[in-house]
Amino acid sequence: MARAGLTADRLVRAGAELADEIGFEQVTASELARRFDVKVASLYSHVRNSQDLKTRIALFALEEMADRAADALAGRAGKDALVAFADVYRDYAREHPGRAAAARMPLDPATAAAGAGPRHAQMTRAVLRGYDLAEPEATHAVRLLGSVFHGYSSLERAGGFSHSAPDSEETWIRILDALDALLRNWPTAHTP
Amino acid sequence: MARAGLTADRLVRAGAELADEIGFEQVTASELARRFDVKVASLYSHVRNSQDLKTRIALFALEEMADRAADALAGRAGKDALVAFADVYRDYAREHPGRAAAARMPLDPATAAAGAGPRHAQMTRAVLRGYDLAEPEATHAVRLLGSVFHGYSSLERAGGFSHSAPDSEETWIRILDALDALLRNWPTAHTP
DNA sequence: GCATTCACCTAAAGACTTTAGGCAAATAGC
DNA sequence: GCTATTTGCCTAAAGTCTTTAGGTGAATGC
Repeated sequence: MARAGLTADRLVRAGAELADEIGFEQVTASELARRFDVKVASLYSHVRNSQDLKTRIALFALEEMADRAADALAGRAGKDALVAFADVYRDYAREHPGRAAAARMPLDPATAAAGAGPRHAQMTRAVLRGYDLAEPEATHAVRLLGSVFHGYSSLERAGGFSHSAPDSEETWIRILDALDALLRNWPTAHTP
Repeated sequence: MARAGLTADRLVRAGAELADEIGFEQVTASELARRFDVKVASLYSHVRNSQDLKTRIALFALEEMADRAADALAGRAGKDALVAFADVYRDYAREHPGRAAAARMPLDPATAAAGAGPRHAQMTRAVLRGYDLAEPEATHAVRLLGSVFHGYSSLERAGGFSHSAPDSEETWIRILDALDALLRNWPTAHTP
């Protein structure tokens, strides 16, 4: 019998594509084996188990997004950087819904820290360099941006904004305008 | 044999509790049947299938959150309303992680529209009454708030902010300060 | 050319889902 | 209060997915 040439990496990439096609939830070792025309048990030499496979797909997606974000950030600053950075997340989620869902999967802290998580945080901080925020406000802002990007993609995907005016594209532009304004004018202290 | 007294409603409530205990993903017809000391097949007279069960749990959670939000909003306006409203979502997610995860589950548009979805949007609009936003800016703001609440709970749950200073509580307070400031000072037009 | 390693296989057991059909408890009609 | 119907839960069975154990042939190393 000819060998199929399975590797963890090939499984993960195929799993990511499968996720985009049929949804991350539906990615299953069985389906993946079918794609490779291989018996399911064969996957278990390359991947610990089904959970492990999904985790790897999530890490792969996070890495891919971080690469794109790094690219987008190069040579930009201020609002230009903010918009380019934000668009990476939104575009990725629209282009690769399954991978984006994977990236939103809860990872245990150790795994997340070993993956591209810190890189994302670092790049968000880089975006904020264009604004004038000292710690701890910068961290708050990093978390706000993360929440917005994450939440917006998630709601957009769930169809929250579709079929109603104004269209999602316009909202996205205006939200970035608003975030830019907010970052330029970050409230100094807590107002009770 | 004594009857267990199953109803769709009791199944959904038990499913919601189960979700909080073991995670929404892990909620399964089999496990639920075990809790009721009943055979799995018996559930299928009350619930179409496993997907239907999960959808109902999601709708239940959304309803519960909407009820709490309505309560929190009564008699409040301005930032007071914003904070109370936002806290409902965050507190609910911390108190009921499984249900909150259920509420984040993608629903098909028709199902979402028939559930508490519109109520949430309506209440968010009510919060914005305390600020001075005309359409379509109000809609953009509704979507921004939804994204932030949704995204923050999700990241907080995933452990994104834990184990690092400043603590999540402080960030939450400052994010609400920032959103309040932003809504009071919403940028009028797109700045290219 | 032989031994080892590695890639994929078969086999099997356990869990979850879903459908079909049956019996007994609850309810309704008289 | 008895019968008839409905309803609630059951058994049975087939299908899918996961995971482990152990086997066989293909690739690699000496």
